[in-house]
Amino acid sequence: MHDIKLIRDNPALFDAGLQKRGLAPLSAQILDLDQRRRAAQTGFQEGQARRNEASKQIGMVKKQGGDADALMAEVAALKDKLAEFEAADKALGEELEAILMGIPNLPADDVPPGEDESGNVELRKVGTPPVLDFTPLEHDALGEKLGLMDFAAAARISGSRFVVLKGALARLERALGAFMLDLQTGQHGYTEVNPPVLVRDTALLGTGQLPKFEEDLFKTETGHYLIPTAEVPLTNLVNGELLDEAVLPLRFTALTPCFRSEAGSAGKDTRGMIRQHQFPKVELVSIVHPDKSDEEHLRMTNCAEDVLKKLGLAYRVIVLCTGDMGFGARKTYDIEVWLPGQNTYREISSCSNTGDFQARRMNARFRPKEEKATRFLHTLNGSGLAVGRTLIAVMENYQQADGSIVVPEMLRPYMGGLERITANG
RNA sequence: GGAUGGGUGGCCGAGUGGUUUAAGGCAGCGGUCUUGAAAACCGCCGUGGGUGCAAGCUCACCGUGAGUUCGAAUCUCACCCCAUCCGCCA
Repeated sequence: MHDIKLIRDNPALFDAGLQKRGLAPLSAQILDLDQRRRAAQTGFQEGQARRNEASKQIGMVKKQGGDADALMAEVAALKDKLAEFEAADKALGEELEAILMGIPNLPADDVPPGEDESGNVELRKVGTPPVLDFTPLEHDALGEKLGLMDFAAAARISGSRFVVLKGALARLERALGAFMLDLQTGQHGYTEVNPPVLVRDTALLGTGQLPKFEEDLFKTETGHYLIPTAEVPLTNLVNGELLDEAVLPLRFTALTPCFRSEAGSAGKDTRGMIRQHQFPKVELVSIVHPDKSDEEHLRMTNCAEDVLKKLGLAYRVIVLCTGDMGFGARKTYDIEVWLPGQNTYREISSCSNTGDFQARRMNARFRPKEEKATRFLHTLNGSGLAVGRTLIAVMENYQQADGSIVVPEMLRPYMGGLERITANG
């Protein structure tokens, strides 16, 4: 949500930000609404002031047994006018709020301009893709050949975009989740959280998935939504709070299943485990002082990268251009892992700084030391990492000519010492 | 699913129609005292909007929304949320 004061003070800057996002200017419409609403509000408040004053006098006159008819008539006459102002104030206020809630965050100054993903900029490549002396398979072919990945059974049970993992592959996924959590909590200072995966609409409004992207979500008959990412419950841990500055920064991590309807992505990644309705993910969320969010953004990205380094997977880091960023982000780094089977880099993490955008929507503030006014917090979120896609990456990068998969060093303690996954293992 | 009790500032909590300008306490901030600290004492201290260079002035906010009334934290209705008990259940 945007600060109406900033739009008032600098409408041109606001529109320029929208333009970077490929959106038409809105400041004129917003400021017109804002001005009309404030006029209604002022009229309403002036009327109330007079009414309260008269009411006070009526009370005093009556107490002394006098005649308050003239005053009561004045208040009665004021009433219609008051109701009109109030209705206008409310209607205009709601209209304004609806518009503001639907506008995405503005890009940070240093975000490269661009219309779509072709405008993204690669920052660095890390690690070396494995040199294989055979034609590598994609993860789904590998998994089915091993007899440990069953898309047909998943389809019978749940339909398309689901998978059943078995045996060593099921365990490998569990191992990856545990390894990532241990790393983020043990070495990077994140606090492990086990949050609800069913949430209210207010939580999704706070992080920005609602009201615009309801079609991407699964909704229950009770009115709850399944979380599309643990960013939602983790960030909302501070909704409505007024924190002491001394508790900052807060760093949370959680391993949860994530649920996405994938509406609008028909025909995209239909095969394999790349794009599922349900997938596990380790999420990182930081709640920080506004002066520290840029620094925290780099730190968080490093925390995500560290998982890939420790697993010996090659990857690259890109910064998303203005046209490719998500709704709530002011700047986003994507991490893409090398997949030999697909012979390309694929997204495995996305780390965003939302500035105070979500904090405003959630009303999450802190009290700065020795300052009277409260301020909105800054929130950041990133995957550390998407566990399902990491499983794919491990399979494709550690595959052998015979179709077996070598278990990366770091994961062996989580696999009971297993060094290699073989057929039906 | 059934029953009951609740929702007041950062936190606790008083307040059943009109000097409420939401008491009091805790926490916090400033000060006195002290070698220093603690204690004690004194003072300040909710959020948001409008207006104004500012000081200030003013309005709203007691879960949300409607209503009654000249006047609502207080009375009425609906809804939301929380808690406890019973039932069912992992």
